Amino acid sequence: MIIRLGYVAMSMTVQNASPSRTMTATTFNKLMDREAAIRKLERLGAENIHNTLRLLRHNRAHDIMVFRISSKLIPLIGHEMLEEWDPIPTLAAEFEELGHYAKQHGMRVSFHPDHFTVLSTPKEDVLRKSIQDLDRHDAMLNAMGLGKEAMCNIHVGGSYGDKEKASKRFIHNFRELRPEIQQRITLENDDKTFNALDTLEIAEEVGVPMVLDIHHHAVNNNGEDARELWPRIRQTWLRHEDGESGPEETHLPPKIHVSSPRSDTDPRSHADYVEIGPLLSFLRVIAPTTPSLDIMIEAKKKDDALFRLMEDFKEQEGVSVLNQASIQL
DNA sequence: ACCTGTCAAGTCTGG
DNA sequence: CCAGACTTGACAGGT
Repeated sequence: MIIRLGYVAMSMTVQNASPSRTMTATTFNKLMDREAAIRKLERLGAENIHNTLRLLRHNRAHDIMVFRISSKLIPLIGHEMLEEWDPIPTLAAEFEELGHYAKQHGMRVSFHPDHFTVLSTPKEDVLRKSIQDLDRHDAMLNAMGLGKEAMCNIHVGGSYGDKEKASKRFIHNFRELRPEIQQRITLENDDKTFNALDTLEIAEEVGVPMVLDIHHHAVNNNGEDARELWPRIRQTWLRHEDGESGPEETHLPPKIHVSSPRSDTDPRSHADYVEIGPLLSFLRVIAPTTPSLDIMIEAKKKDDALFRLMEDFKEQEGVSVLNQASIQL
C-alpha cells in the first residue's frame, strides 16, 4: 500500500504565511468608506490565496501531495451585510494561479466547509445558508480550474433529538443539491453525533465517498471496529461510471483523517502530534486490500506533526519510506 | 511586545 | 426559553 501524507490549511514551518487573515464585522462597519472597506477585504483575500500558494510551494519542496485549503480565504464572505458582494470573480487571477500550481504538480487539494454547513438541519434558513456556502466552495474550486477530484468534506450535522429523522433530512436535502455540488462532496464521521457506521450508511445511500476519521471513531462508536468497517468505507470510493460498466476506481485514493487525543481527561481535543501506534495497527490491517491511501493529518502542529510522523514511520518494521511525505507498507 | 476578550455562522446542554 | 459551552486562529483594544 502506498500512503501519502498531508496536512491542513497552515504551516508551522513557513513563517508569516497565514491563509486566513480576516477582518471582523465590527471593524468593517466602523470604516466610513464602504467601497474602501470592501477593497480591503479583497486585498486580504488575495493575500490569503497567495500565502496558500506559498504553502503549496513549500509542500512541493517536501513531497507533500495532499493538502486542505483553508475555508477562511476570503474574510466575511457570505455575511448577511455583504450579500451583493461577489469577490470570487475579482480574485479570479489569484485563484487561477493557485489551482494551476496544484494541477501542474498533481496535488490533491480539498476544502472542509466548517460546522455551520449543516444539511441535516430542519431550519430552512440554515439550510439555505449551508447551500450558499457549498456553492461558494464550488465556485472557488471552479475559479481554480479544478475538477471533481477537488472535493469538499462535510459532516452530516446535528441530530436535533432524533438522529433517524435528521439522517433522512440530510439525505433528502442532499438529493436536492445541484449535481455539480453533490459530486464535490465527501462525508466524514464526527466525534459526537453521527458515528462511522451512521455516516457510512448515509454515504452509501447518497453515493458519496466517506472520509473515515479514526480519532472521531475512537471517541464516538457503538463498539464497531474501524478495521471491520473499512471494506465498506473503501467501497464508497469506487464509482459506477454512468451505472453501466460496474464499479471502477475513482481518480482518488480513499482518504482518512488522523489525529491523537490531547489527554485522557480531554480525549476529543487534538494533540500537537500524532501517536503512531493506533494508526499503524489500523494501516497494517487494511494494507492488503487497499493499494493506495491518503492520510490527512489533523494535529495542532500541522506540517511539523507530519514530519515527525514520517520520522516515526522510518523506524517501523515493514515500512519503506518513498520520499519526505509518503511511505509503502 | 504581550495579554485578554471577542469574533459570522450552529447545535447542544444545563439552568 | 435563554445563556453559555463548544472550537479555532486571528483580530482588536488594552497595557
